[in-house]
Amino acid sequence: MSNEADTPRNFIEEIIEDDFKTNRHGGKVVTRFPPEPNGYLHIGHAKSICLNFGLAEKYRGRCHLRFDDTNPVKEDIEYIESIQEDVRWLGFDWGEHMYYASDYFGRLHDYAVDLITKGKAYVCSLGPEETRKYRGTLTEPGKESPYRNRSVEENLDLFRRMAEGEFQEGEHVLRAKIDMASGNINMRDPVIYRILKAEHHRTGGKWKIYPMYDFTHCLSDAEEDISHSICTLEFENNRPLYDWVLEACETPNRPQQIEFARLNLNYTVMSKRKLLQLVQEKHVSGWDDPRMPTISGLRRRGYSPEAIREFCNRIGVAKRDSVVDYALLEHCLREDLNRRAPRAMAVLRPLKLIIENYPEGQVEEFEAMNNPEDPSMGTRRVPFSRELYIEQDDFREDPPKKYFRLAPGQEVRLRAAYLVRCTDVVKDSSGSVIEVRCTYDPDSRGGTPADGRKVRGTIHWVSATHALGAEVRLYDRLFTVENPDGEEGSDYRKFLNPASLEVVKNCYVEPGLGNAETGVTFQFERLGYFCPDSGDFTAEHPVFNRAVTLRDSWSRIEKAGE
RNA sequence: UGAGGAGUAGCCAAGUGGUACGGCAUCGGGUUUUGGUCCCGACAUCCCCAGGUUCGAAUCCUGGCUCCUCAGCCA
Repeated sequence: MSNEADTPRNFIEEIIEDDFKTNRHGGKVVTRFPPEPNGYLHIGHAKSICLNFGLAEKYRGRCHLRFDDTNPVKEDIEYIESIQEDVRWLGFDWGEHMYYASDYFGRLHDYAVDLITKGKAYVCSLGPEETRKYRGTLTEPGKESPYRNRSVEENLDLFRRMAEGEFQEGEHVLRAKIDMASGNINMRDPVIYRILKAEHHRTGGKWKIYPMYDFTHCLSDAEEDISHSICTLEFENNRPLYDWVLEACETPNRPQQIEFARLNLNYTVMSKRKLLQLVQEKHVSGWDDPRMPTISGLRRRGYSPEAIREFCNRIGVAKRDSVVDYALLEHCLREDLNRRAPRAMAVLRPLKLIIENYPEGQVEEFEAMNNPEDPSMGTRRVPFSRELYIEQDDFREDPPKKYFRLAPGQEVRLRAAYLVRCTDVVKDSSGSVIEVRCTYDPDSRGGTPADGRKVRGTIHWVSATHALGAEVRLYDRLFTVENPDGEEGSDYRKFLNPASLEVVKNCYVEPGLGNAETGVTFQFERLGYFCPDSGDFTAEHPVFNRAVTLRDSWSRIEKAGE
């Protein structure tokens, strides 16, 4: 348990604590997580969720969940549901504080009318093309719209008729009257309302005009009495507009926008557009495909909320653009699961092993630890018999140096069972080994030889007659390069990893795994962490997904030896 | 060529004028009935560069350089 006083504060916490000193927001912290319901949440959102809810928790404030639903043509109820599920699954609770920007459409409309009345907004009748031309460029100032100086009465009348649906989309917009010569393009009379004759998933056909983000977000924050409105770096340029709107509308409180660097992870893509494209073009099975960096994908993959939260804590919060190594995410998963995952034995690529001196038909049960890291998790009984399956990788007819597993004449421990020595092999017509013959040491019950001799290798196994057949899906990174959308002019889909999914059908798992529950991730000893697939697992046809492998130093040694 | 940001190890990230925390990755070694875990050790004479101030600079000043964001009636 680390002491809060000695852990370094990130820059946002410093701002908050400074605000406490000056009583800037009445000593309160109210944050919000404001997704647009136009896609599934991903690990980048998890960073924001952990930040916002975490701050509220740390400073005893509250955090709202708010759907930023101002663009009905892109949004959908499906996303609203998945977002709530994902936030909850991550372990956060917004209590009573769930809101929709669309709840404020009425208030927003009033504010717009107020701005018009004050001469701070006007109806502009330039088309989209014209508007763009008048806006100027990054280096040249814009030109004022010919409609900029319409009278308050005319603006009021036009805006009312826009709202009543009298005009077509694109005919008019409402613009804030700021400064067409500003170096910040956002300040060049930004559009704050546009005509959209779309059915809204919450307000139905009531509105023919919808407010834009820059007008909506700050005012929604003010409505909810948000103190610190935390968003990502690309909104830095929007902050002057955020402040301008609040000032112009004379809201009673002034939330402050703070920007931080969004999460980037190597070997994946994070933009909603690209994730949607992967789904629509069937490069993956859906938003919750275990290879997706979505929360639902990670969940189906076998990730725990704890691991994701720990990851978010470790990556830090700063303003520097950064790309976090995928290995850190995997590390956080292994760390959590090592502590908590029940162990089990599973053989992915079976090789039959027959114990010649073990009585035919005899069955013993061995006590195996459910988790050596946590004895309180108890033990389970695993059946053992004369015919077993072991991993093909755990036998070499011609073993390299320092190979501690099975080979002709070599002895290994069968985990939690007996010591066996290989006496012979059986090959098929093509010369591959299809069966390994062994003898066992009856005085090594449980794996400890009576004479105390040392045996370096321990391998996992299942009893051939008792094991359950299973399908196992081995997942690897979705892309073959660190930065799939890095190269200019080249399509990220070119770097899709063709080996990101390997389905292994003829696996055997210990019998107890037949009634595994979804949501629990197991450690298959010596292999990795696996969870029952939430979509396809049944007791009759068990399907497991590999979340992550165990660290494997042997593969390194072997590689180095080549 | 405008405006706004950012540069500390392979990747994150502390550091706020007193001599570079921590994590991941990597590389050694030990323990081990998982080649897992765990434990021990190594890993920036240097903080984008160049000047300057100072007894002392990653921190202050000046001048450069590089990278990111913005020209949706998206968010």
